[in-house]
Amino acid sequence: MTESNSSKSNPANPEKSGTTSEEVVLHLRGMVQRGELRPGDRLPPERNLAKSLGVSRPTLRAGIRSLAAVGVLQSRQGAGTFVVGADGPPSLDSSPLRLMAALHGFTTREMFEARQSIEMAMAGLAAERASGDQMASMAEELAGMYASLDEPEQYLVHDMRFHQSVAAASGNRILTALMNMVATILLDVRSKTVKRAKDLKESAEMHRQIYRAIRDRNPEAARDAMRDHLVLAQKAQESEEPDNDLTTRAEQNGDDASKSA
Amino acid sequence: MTESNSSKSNPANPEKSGTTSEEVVLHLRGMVQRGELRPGDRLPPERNLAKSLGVSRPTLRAGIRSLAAVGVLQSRQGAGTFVVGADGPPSLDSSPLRLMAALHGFTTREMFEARQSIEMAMAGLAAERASGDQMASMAEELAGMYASLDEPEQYLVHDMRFHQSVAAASGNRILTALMNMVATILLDVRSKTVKRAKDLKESAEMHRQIYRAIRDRNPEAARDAMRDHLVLAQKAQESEEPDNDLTTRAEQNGDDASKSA
DNA sequence: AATGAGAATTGGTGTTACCACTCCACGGTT
DNA sequence: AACCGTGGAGTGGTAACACCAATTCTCATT
Repeated sequence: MTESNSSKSNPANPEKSGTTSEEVVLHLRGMVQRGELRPGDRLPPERNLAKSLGVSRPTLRAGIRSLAAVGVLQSRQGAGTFVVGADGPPSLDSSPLRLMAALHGFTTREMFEARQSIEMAMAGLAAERASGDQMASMAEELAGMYASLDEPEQYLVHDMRFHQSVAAASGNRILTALMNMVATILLDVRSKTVKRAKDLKESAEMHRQIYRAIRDRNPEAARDAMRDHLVLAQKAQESEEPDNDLTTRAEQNGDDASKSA
Repeated sequence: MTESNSSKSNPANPEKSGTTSEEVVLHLRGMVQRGELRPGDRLPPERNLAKSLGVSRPTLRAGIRSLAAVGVLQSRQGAGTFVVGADGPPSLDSSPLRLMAALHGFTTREMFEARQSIEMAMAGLAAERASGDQMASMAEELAGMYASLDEPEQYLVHDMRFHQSVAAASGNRILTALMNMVATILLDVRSKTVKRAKDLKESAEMHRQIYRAIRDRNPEAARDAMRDHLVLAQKAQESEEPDNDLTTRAEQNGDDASKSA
């Protein structure tokens, strides 16, 4: 059933659900889910793969692009197409959520609330499960925050990494991925907010409370501390930028890949 | 190429950042976020749009496909390409999460836990905010559940819609979308689980407790009831299918569009 | 043996052509 | 006059070919 000649009807698959390129997507997804393609692997060249699947190269490329758009594949000109996902913490592309926010007019209030809900849950889980290394990672970032109270940008980095550490300690990579999705969008807004030193001190203190609660294996306290922290962060945010719509927010996101702690 | 001449109508962007098709994606995203394209709108025909953007049709199609893959656009042969998102409840495509689950070997335990965390938060919010209509919607589905105790498939529909109603009552569409993402994946597994009538009765009772807690404006009780419900659901699931990996789970998902209640 | 130039490989884009499907209007029938 | 069938025009879907750009590898030169 390669090409077999008559390019007209597709002999092999008459009842194919959708368009040919969709079929390609399903095929590739199947290869990934079946384990034939492992993270980091390189796909066969487009020309070969197209022939082996019995489709044209543009069609194959359409399928590849669909999977690339959702972050499963990544193509590099001259090098090849690779399966991603091996290296860093699992992370879903935030573009879909961002677009949906624009389409439906989501407010930053909802964003904060979503983030708050997820991070509270993760803080509680982290308090139950965090390993020694994970505790150390959190403490390290906490120290970094205190060490950069006069350097807002640097502080923000440690802030984010602290939350990443908590997420990792929660032991739930799905919640972690979802949190990253939401947090990435909020970051665009927050990065413009130049905090005052006093706020940073206050923020660091709240993070410290979160850490202590987790260290003490107290889920409820961890949840409360995380809630207080995010509520305060939201208030600080809102005071600087009263209107919030997310609809007309221009963004220039480079999908980052911050190393995990 | 358009670089060394044709100053025709290339209003787009000379500052090449990435590949041309990426630029197309950015342009279209910008149009959506800027509000020039509203949900339900039809994009200009590919041939026209390609010309107006100064790119070839395959390149334009690549960009469109990227946005279609993340659920922002939808193309219908013979009809056109449309901006989605108008009709039903906001929902993110679950394919990315599904693929990531396969790549990273996520367990159903994590899935259940993620769902539990999100739904508990939403139950709490719903208890605080649910409107009369939303209460009625929940009650309606609850009645439907009791009415179909001997019809597992029908019961499952009402079950899902009940959770949808709770999500809607939470007033947070982002959490709703995230929950749908996770729930869709779990559904594949759950749909195969044929429950016994006794389980259904028990399940309906738990849903009723959730409803009562929300109706009584008791967030803590709502959260607890939701937690108990999902914990039980998870146990029931695990008892039927002890091994869980999600990695080699074959699925045949048609991205559905269930009408909201 | 190390290094740089060139060839081979591979993805990215443009062009053209044709097919399949959908929508809408026109014309005929009832 | 209302209804239904049929056609055409428009639109996305696929294919084939050619060429460009970036990467990678090979091999000859130093």
